Amino acid sequence: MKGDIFQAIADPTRRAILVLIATHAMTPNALAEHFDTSRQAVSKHIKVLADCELLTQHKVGREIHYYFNPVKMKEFDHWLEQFKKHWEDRFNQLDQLLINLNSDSNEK
Amino acid sequence: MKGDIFQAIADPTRRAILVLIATHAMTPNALAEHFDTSRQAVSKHIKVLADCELLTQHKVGREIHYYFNPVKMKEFDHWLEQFKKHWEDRFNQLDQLLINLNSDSNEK
DNA sequence: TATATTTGCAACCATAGAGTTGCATATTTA
DNA sequence: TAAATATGCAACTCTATGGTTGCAAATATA
Repeated sequence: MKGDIFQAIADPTRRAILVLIATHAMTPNALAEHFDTSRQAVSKHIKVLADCELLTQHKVGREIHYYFNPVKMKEFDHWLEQFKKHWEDRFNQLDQLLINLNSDSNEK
Repeated sequence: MKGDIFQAIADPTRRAILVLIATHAMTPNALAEHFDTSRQAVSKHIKVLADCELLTQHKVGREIHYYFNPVKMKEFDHWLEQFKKHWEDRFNQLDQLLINLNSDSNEK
């Protein structure tokens, strides 16, 4: 499942990395200081995020600056859209009402 | 990481289950017919989804109907919001422009 | 009541993945 | 040029997880 954005987001450390980098671009070393794991572990997380294009890189001398790539994150939003009608429109309240009525008359 | 909604969504089979159940409530048996894995495997996926409250259950005789719970899915949308400004507002275009200018003058 | 159906739980196995350490490469600095 | 710094890659370990099979419990049906 290499390159799968859902898999990439699943890890809490990677989510924290995304939040940090979205705030402003950073190098792996600077990033690693925010966590209590090794630099290599953080680098592996960065690689996962870069593989699915959630990060873009930009080399400056011996440093590599990683940037947040919003384009890929939009895929998430797109996937979520198919569920949004379930909590946004008025039919949802009706559905929930019917479910609750059923539950009340048929408790486990 | 039991009960972690991000972890739950990470598996492609579980995402498919969510889409099916969001369309209409189903029993584990009916659900398992849509996949080429065993019923027990599907049941374990259901358990993961139910543990983090993405599904609610409703017993009817010996059958259990599983329903999609939109409330929990909203947590996702909430998490995404912190990134939305990166692709929604006009500053994003400016950021990208600056990144691209840097990249052009400093290729790897 | 005896049998079939639906489901959950437990034990087991194989693989993926997150962490570590060690090392090689590229670049900056003394 | 030699040393220090920033980074990536490879090998290894340990645990989490997705899959399987077998079985028990609850409910429906003959």
